[in-house]
Amino acid sequence: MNTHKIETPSRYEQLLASLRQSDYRMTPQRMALVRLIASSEGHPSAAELHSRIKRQFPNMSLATVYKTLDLLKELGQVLEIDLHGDSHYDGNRPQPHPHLICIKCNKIIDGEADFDPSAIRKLEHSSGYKILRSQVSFYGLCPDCKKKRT
Amino acid sequence: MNTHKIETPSRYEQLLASLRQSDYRMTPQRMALVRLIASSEGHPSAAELHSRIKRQFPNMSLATVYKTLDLLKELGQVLEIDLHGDSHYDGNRPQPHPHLICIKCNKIIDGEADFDPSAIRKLEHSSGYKILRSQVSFYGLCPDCKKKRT
DNA sequence: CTAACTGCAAAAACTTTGCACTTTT
DNA sequence: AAAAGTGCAAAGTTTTTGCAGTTAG
Repeated sequence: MNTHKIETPSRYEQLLASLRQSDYRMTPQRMALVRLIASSEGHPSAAELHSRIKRQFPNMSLATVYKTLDLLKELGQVLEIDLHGDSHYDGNRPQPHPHLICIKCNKIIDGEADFDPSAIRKLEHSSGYKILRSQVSFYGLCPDCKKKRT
Repeated sequence: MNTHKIETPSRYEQLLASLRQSDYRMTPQRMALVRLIASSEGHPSAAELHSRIKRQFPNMSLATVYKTLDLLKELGQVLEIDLHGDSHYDGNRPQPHPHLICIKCNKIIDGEADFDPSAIRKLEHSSGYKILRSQVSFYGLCPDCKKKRT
């Protein structure tokens, strides 16, 4: 499904470059968090990122995680999946794309197709809005929960 | 602001019918809330609905609003627009459709086009999920804030 | 009559904020 | 040295939950 050999480091570099370009400072905590985000497979929450990063920085606070996440959201590098105030983050595919969320077990997966950019431009046109970010979420039952529940 | 003569009985009736069909009870509070939802133009929050409904039922609690809203969401009659745990509701167009949300002034408007149902079926197929609800949100600047802010 | 619903109040959970201290640039 | 970032703790919000009393069917 993925090309493994040459790709992974590039995402980390992309994120760093994006931060640098906006003159944000590169602290060790920030770099570690960016590395973690770039290498995370699923859709971790701030708390999950925080607990993983504490292996390296035992004193790093949740607030700092949120602050860096905010920057990356602002820069369009991280998508936020907002579940009733329990947010999860996708730092690997900044292009708008759908997420599928299980309402039973909360599993989140990426939808296959990217969202059509021309549809977004069309929406901008008809509404007059300048669209900066998107969240496309579908809620339902994942294959496992579908089986178990009927 | 409202059409008074012929009203909008149809949406109200639809919502009532949906509740009845699932054997939920028709309390005066519930009926009033349903009427309010059916006649609301924008995308009110639970708190907004609550404060409006208190004109008729001064003792009605927010909890009750949430409970009825939950039923209607479950029945697929009301779409929830989740903004960092500050939810707004759309009870007039239960078909999946996009919302445009201003990150400056929080204005929410409906996107023109409904979401393509075949795209949803395709997603169900490729993911194995059973999709029950959706939230398609685009964040950005509304025309007014775009002007003011550049 | 009984199961469902209501209102109240407390609990929960995530995120944000203020501030003093530290670090990057 | 100045501006930005960090960590801690407290505050802020919305939503949920438990329960006793009330009501629809």
